[in-house]
Formats: sequence, C-alpha cells, structure tokens
Amino acid sequence: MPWQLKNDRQIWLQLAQILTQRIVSGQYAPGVRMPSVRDLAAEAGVNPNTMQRALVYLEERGLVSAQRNTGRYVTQDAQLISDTRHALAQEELTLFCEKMRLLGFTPEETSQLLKSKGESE
Amino acid sequence: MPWQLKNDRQIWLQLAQILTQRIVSGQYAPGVRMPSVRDLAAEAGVNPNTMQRALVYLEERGLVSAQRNTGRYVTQDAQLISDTRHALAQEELTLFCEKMRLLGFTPEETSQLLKSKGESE
DNA sequence: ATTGTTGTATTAATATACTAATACAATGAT
DNA sequence: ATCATTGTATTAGTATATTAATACAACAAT
Repeated sequence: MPWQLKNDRQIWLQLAQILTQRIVSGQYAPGVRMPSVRDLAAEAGVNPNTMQRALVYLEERGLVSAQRNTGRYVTQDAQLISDTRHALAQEELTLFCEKMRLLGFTPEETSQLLKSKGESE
Repeated sequence: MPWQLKNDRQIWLQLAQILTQRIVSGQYAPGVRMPSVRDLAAEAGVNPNTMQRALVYLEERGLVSAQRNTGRYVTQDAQLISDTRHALAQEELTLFCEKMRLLGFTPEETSQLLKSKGESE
C-alpha cells in the first residue's frame, strides 16, 4: 500500500488521514503494535518529525496509544474505531454532496451519477 | 455567497475552485464581465496577488479571458463550460468513491448511504 | 486633458511547513 | 552489563505561501 502524498495539502494531515484509514478499514487491527515512527517515516519518505505529528493527531483522538518505550499500539476500543469510521464517512458524504451542489447538480442527479459509476465497474 | 476559505489548502487553489464553481453553475454567466481583481480580492479578504494567481489559473483553462484594460470576461464557449462541469463532477465522484473504499465501504454501501442522505433532507 | 480603473509585474517582508540533525530517558534483547 | 530501539523533544535551516507595497501601460469617463 503506497503512501501517495500530494503537495497541495499539509503532509502530516495526509499522513494522519492515511493512518486513520488503515485503522478503520482493519489494515491495522485493534490492539496490534504499529511500526515505529522512524520506520513509518522511512516507508512514507518523510521526516520522522512529520510522521510523529500525524501520530500525535491520532493519539489525541484515541485511535492509538504510545507505550513510551515499547512502541505504539492501535486502540482495542472497537466501538471507537467503528464510530470514527462512520463519522468520517458521513463527513466525506457531506463534503461530496456540497461540492456537487456547487457544481450545479441536484441530489438526485448526484445519486444517479454515483450509481452509474458503480455499475460501470 | 461567502468565500469560505480554510487554511489547510493553498488559498489560491481554493479561490480558483470557487471561481470555477461559480462559472460552471451559471452564477457567472457566459460572456459577462467579472468583478476586477481588486474587487474580488477585497470581497474574499485576500491579497490581490493571490486572487490574480487564481484567475490566471482559470485563464489557462480558457474559462475566462482578460481584455487587458477593460476587465475580465467569462468565456462564451458554453461547450467548454459544460465539459468542465462534467469533468469536475467525474473527478469529485472518483475521489469520493476512493475515499469511501479506503474507509472500507463497498460501492453498494456508498451508493446506499448517499441515497439515504438525499431522502433525509 | 485629466483622472480613475483595468490587468499585470516586481520586490521585499513575514509566516508557516518541512526537513535535518541531534539528544535523552526508558526498555528489551543479547 | 551492553547495545539497539522506542517515543519524545529541541534547535536550526530551507523552501514555500501569502501579504504588502508599489509601479506601469492602456483605456474609459469626465
């Protein structure tokens, strides 16, 4: 799974988003130990400080916790993970609908476009 | 219509996006004269240079053209506007689907969520 | 003819993001 | 006991984004 970073948004925000996606999608399972900050940074091709910032962000949301000298672990709180997953989905949904509205598409048209796209794959 | 700017993305990119939305949604009709760079900048609360950069971006895409000393005008090419509108919609659609996929939602689930959202409003 | 407005260009200053290079204390492995 | 690895913190340097302050040439309006 590549770290596809763009330069149109702050790197640490993109890192935090990717890490969150990996947790809520189960790629990083509840309770498991995550790679070290340095390893993650090397893998993503960024400075450890930048990766650290992303991890702190996740920590503030309770998605990971750092055992000071043994490593960092994904939360075991399945409910929190599930809640986060659905909250993020709702957020994306709302943003997407708003953008489509600003482009002049009605909710019905938007829904139809999405359906068409799904069927064409 | 407010200029709701966040600080998580480059300002001129956000300005360009908003201006484009206003054109493809018909808020700035084909052929009409746009407010001056300075007026747009003042309205959006940004520096004229930043607004200028956004306008150049639109100009590179043919959506507006600058008559050197009389002002700037929206293109009269209705086809280009329509094409741009649909291209942007497809882009948003693709990005949205990809994000939902990364959150662990199938296309069917995503489609269903969107439909539910539309019906609940 | 003068004045104001247009788009455009230039230069400097400031704020921020990211990288770089360390350092430290605590722990597990050897 | 020694050593490598852990998260964390600090400081400096560099690149970029944005603002700020102008300036200019061309045209419209007066």
